[in-house]
Amino acid sequence: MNTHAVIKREDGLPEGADFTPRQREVLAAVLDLMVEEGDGFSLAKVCRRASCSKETLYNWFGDRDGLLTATVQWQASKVKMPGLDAAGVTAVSFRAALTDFAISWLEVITSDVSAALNRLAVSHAGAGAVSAKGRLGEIVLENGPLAMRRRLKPMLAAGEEAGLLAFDHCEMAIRTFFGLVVADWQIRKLLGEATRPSATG
Amino acid sequence: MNTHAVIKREDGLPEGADFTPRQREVLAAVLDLMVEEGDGFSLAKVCRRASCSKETLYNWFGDRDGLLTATVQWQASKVKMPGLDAAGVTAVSFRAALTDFAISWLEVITSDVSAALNRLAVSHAGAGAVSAKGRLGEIVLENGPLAMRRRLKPMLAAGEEAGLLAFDHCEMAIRTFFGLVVADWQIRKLLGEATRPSATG
DNA sequence: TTGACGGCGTACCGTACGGTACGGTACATC
DNA sequence: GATGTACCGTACCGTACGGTACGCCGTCAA
Repeated sequence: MNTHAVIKREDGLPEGADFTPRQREVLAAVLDLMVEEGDGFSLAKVCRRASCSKETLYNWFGDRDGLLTATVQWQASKVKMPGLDAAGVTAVSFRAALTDFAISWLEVITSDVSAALNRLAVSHAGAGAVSAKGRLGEIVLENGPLAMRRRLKPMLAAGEEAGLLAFDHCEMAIRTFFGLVVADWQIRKLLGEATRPSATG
Repeated sequence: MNTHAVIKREDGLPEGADFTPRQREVLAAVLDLMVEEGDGFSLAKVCRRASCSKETLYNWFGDRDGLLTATVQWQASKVKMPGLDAAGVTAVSFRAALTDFAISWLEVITSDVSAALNRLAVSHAGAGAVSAKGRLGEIVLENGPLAMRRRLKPMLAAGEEAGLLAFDHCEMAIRTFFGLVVADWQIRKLLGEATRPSATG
């Protein structure tokens, strides 16, 4: 049995996906509640929605934070970014790959679940400097901007190698790409604005 | 007397700056606590730090949310963005004005107080769809991205009029500017990353 | 059949915190 | 000097929620 499955993992952050189906049901309930009412939902509600007992929750995830962490890890492990590894790089295919990537990313980033997760992580990142809560921010950071970097870097490199792109520092190019794509959509979404991007440029 | 000074204001959002010095002391304490431990600080702590009584707090601000709202409004009213109204627009002065603006903005956005405020607003924006908490998100939104738009718009217009800039839609230009300047700095700061921008490009 | 076990439901406990009440003090106004 | 006002400090109350304990039931293996 994987009691405290998440808590034990002290090494690399992600891939916390080894949950039983029943556990995943519970995590799904948590995710729903998180979307509906942000942080501040009670364990009682989780139990009612998932038809499980508090004791089970406690056995599986340790405590509230453990449950939150597990949920975030689980959701993070689900988000498989479009793995467009630019193989045959022509000018047109490269452009297409980049725009596809941008659109997918923007859709994910402005979704309700993403917003809920980011809200959670953000609020916990500000609670007590060295607190253990920071984990959540770390995880989301790892599976958000940093994951994007990992996906994007080889694409940009391929583009440069094919003479379609020129930049001094890859990091700067990535940041520019991020800025042009995401702009202020994400922060506005997080702050509660309803509008979402439509006609991209 | 301005009891419930903030609560009564049902009209336009900002300019909630009519606080007595003593009240400002209290709000400053709240702000400090907000930076130190995010949301979740107790009224008791506020009282201890500001040497005031809970009853006074209640008389002045109505309830906890009122106190939070007042704090956010007060801080927002303090942030006077660099009002660089581009008067004599040469290519070099225009560029300088833009970069100055960008740097100031970036500094504000990645400061600890800004982060704390944004964290607060973000987490409250996700609590209950139509809840009254959304006010905080609204206020920060109004004094963050939207304030930037209002400042930036005339600058860009002046640049266009002087033939230094070309764009189809001003909104798009603003968004692009925001993206290039802020990139992912803000979200990473909110998620708890320590690094701050240095050599801007 | 019986026993162990995993898990559900419910009841319970301790605590933390928002909100209230009240006595005491300084100061202003008459 | 008496009266009112504004505020501090502290004690208090009610509630909500995290965490715990326990009884009950289904499943499965011996």
